[in-house]
Amino acid sequence: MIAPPAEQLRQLTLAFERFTRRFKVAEATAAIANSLNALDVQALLFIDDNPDCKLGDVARHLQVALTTMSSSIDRLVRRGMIERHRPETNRRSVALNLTQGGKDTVAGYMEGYQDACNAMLEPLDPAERADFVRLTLKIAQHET
Amino acid sequence: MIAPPAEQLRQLTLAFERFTRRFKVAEATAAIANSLNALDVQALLFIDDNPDCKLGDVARHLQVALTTMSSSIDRLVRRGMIERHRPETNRRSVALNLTQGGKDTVAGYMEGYQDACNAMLEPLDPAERADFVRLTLKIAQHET
DNA sequence: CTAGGATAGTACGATATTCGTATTATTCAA
DNA sequence: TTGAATAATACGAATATCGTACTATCCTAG
Repeated sequence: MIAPPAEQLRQLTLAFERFTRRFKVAEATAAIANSLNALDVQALLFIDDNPDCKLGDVARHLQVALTTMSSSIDRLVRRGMIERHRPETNRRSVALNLTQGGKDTVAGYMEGYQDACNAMLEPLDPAERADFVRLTLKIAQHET
Repeated sequence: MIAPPAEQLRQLTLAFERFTRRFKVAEATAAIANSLNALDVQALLFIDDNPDCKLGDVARHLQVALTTMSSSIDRLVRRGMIERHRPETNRRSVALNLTQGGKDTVAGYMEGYQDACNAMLEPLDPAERADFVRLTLKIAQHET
């Protein structure tokens, strides 16, 4: 791969730093509304993306101690947002899935994200929007 | 403004949800390396972006209680990353600025962001990269 | 086929963080 | 010039995070 020009990269970095900061604030607001903390929300979104994942997977992905994740999952179970169950294939682990309530909550977050994305598209004309979405998808689908 | 097609918006939302999750994880990793917590890092980035801002500005932007921000700023001052000073124009408030150490820390984060951005550009060819950066800047510069 | 080690998660207590209330200092305005 | 409004801090209660110790399950070498 040919490295992109340094200036291009610098500008992109600044822009994305702002984007993520905005998304994060939007997320924090929504978290407060649902009286969930930031970690719990991230866990919820990861489980939505990875059904039947194990507790350790979430902990590793979110870079927190296993015990911290265990507490987080406790809270989410207590709030009726996710379900634990022991898979027969490996009864040491717990598989995690969203309940309907959890799905509804995720949908609420996604709506917030959607509003933010909509605002992003605003300054672009229709052709530019199509381009931007196409390139974004190309990046997103290129799994790391 | 004409609303973008629903499907376009949905796809963009999913892609950006993943982006921000990745950035957040990268940030958490860097935060742990500097033994700072998530809030402190966000505060640092905001102050970098808004020199001489007031403590209340940061609290409002990051949607946390004023006392929480006060604690966060305490920690950052103790770690020698920012400086408080009372502006003569309004001696109730405190103006916040990064020290050299704080600037270095921010630069470290930006480097992490830059790596993540670089990885994003990887699946695109040079023409697409130029397009993507151009459109991203157009969005970022359209201040909300 | 079973004993020892490895893996997956939980219980519990220590430390740190967040937040609400009360307080101090400063500014504004009637 | 006094009272209300603004800006931040002090302090204590509630909560979150994390490390250590523990339980349960799985794997594998003898």
